[in-house]
Amino acid sequence: MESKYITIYKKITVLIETGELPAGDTLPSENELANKYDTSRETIRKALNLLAQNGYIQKVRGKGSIVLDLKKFEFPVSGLISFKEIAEKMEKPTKTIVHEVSLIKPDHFLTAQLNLTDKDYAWKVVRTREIAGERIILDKDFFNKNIVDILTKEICEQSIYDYLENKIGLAISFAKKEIVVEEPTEEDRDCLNLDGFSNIVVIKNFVYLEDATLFQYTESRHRPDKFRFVDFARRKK
Amino acid sequence: MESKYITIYKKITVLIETGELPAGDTLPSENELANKYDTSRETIRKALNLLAQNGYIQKVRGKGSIVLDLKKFEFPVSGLISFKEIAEKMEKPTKTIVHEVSLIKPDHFLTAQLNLTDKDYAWKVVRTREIAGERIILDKDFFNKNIVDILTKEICEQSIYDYLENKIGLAISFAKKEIVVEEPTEEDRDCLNLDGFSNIVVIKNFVYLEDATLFQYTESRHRPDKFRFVDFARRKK
DNA sequence: CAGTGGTCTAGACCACCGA
DNA sequence: CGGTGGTCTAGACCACTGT
Repeated sequence: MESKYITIYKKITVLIETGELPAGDTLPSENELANKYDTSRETIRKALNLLAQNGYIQKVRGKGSIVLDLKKFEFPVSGLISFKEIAEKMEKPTKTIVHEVSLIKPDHFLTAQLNLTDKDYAWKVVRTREIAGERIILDKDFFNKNIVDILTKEICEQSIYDYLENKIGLAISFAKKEIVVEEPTEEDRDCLNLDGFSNIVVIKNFVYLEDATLFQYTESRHRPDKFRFVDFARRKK
Repeated sequence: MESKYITIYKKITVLIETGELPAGDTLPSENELANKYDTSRETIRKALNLLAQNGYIQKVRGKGSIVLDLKKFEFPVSGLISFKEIAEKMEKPTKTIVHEVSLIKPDHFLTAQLNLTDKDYAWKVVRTREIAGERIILDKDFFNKNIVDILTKEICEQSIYDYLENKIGLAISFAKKEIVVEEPTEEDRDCLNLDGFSNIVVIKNFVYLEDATLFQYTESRHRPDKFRFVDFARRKK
């Protein structure tokens, strides 16, 4: 059973996305909404806070909650960028090529990143992503073998996340992302259509489970002209 | 008067940052904390949610709230990157050079970005940022003249934000940030020490006031080898 | 002034975890 | 089973906005 405030949040996002609540309008007041959805004001406030966090509305003390202009935020607000999301936005034919799925003895860098000991093993997965016939992204994933026991080429061709969350039941909780620009390696040149680009955008991703253990480190290496990242941040008070 | 849950949030961040609450430990339960700080559980929960949002703790249902390892998050969690923050992290001598402060009739691109009419004016500010003797960043700021009336070279040499927030009293609320990689323009080559780099990292920043009006558009153009961006995202449910 | 959102309370029931 | 965090309620007072 979904919580009440999530349900209300979703209902209002639909109203905003369909334009039933146009940008610039103010929402009904919290008391009115509490009446309308037959709930308490605190519950409405949880829903509105979610809307504000995700860029749907802007709350103003003494005035009300203003609906924001969604067209200005074409890309997902903060959050993870996955290959799938990019592909769906671009509406272009896409392909995933799996180059390597192997168990490795992690090197020094990796033991440090994944908090491993020198007795542990790690899965290494190398894939390229093709959009409209061009190999644009090189993904290198490393998983802690203690947490992900089995991994096959077939799984890597589909969504690994789907496998981990729905088949194995891992509870993925949060990710820290780091974006840097590097010079391409030999591997980048081999695997990607670099077309003379002399830089590569690297997204380093550290993924944590609900109990705050780190289980995955991923490098997603993008051709710079096909890369775009959008973040949406409220100012610290 | 600061709200109670903010005060409690700050107190606990201090405990975590000083190591009094070491990483891996669980916090006292919400009921215990409510007792200790002489408040209600919902108020404690607001403080804990803030801690979780900012990466201090991880809440686990049925167990408790685990203190996270702050060392893994050296950079500010999401949020704005300012030149000052970078400089302070690097502990290197820095300098800001103001090249231009002028009132302009905005072109088509800018009227669209700032939601202006063709009768409005905009401030244009061009600055370069020098770290350890190298000109690394080219900042181009555009302000809506209707909102920011007066701007001088002296102000731009200091912190513009300090001027806007504390002297003019503008209530800055949130920013949308977009990161793309472009080829350098003539201006980039003139103003920055590009040292043969053939790409430039552009952070486009759209800054909004509390009433959700857009008042500033900024392009921050970085030399790729000196650029770094960190984001911290909870997974969508 | 009345109406708005921001904070706070005391108590309730639930789902989940570990012993 | 008791303890944890997650949700929800009904009511209260406050600071701020507009008229």
